[in-house]
Amino acid sequence: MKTISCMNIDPEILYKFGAENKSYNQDEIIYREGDHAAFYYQIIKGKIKLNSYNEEGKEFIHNIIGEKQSFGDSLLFIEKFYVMNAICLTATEMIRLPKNNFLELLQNNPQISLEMNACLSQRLYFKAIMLQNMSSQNPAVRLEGLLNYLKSYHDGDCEQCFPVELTRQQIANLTGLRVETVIRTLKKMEKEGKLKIKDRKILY
DNA sequence: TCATTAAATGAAG
DNA sequence: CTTCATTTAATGA
Repeated sequence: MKTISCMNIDPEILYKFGAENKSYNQDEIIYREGDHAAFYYQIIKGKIKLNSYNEEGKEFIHNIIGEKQSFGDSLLFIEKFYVMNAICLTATEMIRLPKNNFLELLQNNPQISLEMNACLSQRLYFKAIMLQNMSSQNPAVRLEGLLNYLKSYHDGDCEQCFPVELTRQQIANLTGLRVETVIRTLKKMEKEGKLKIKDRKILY
């Protein structure tokens, strides 16, 4: 199964339309909840997370985005404000293209525009899948839902050799579970043969 | 080696 | 399932 790289535009084209490189330090905030959406971002190197905090101050991670992927783009087509924060998990290098330039790029490149549609469509699809799984009371279902999502996003497929590059705490924040529950459930799933754990790394 | 951070466990609610 | 306390492992200065 080939997954759509979502969204990865040739940097040359981005530069042609006025994109610039921008680097961030670890933990640096790229944008905050409530900010006006003004840029298309594409990661060259590093990882970022999209999160928000609930009323009790507990973090919920909506997504973690890595190299050759874009973010902040789903709101570029409408006049809205971000509903989550974008924060660097590692030092990150990325390309940033102003909203209007991005729209212009799409107008001039129908094929990229189409890919953008496919990209947004795919995100919608997985959001739906995740929503179903995450609404389950069973922690194993939530974990499996997340793992399937991560695995499908990452290309390359072999049984139980997809390494999950997340800490258990991050997994907990992505599923709305507690770390201890994540740890215990993962071990249970390992016993059931649903995944493997090698040197604390999760292989799914 | 010391300090920090992640992972794992046990007990109780 | 969560919370709290404690222990063990891993990482880095």
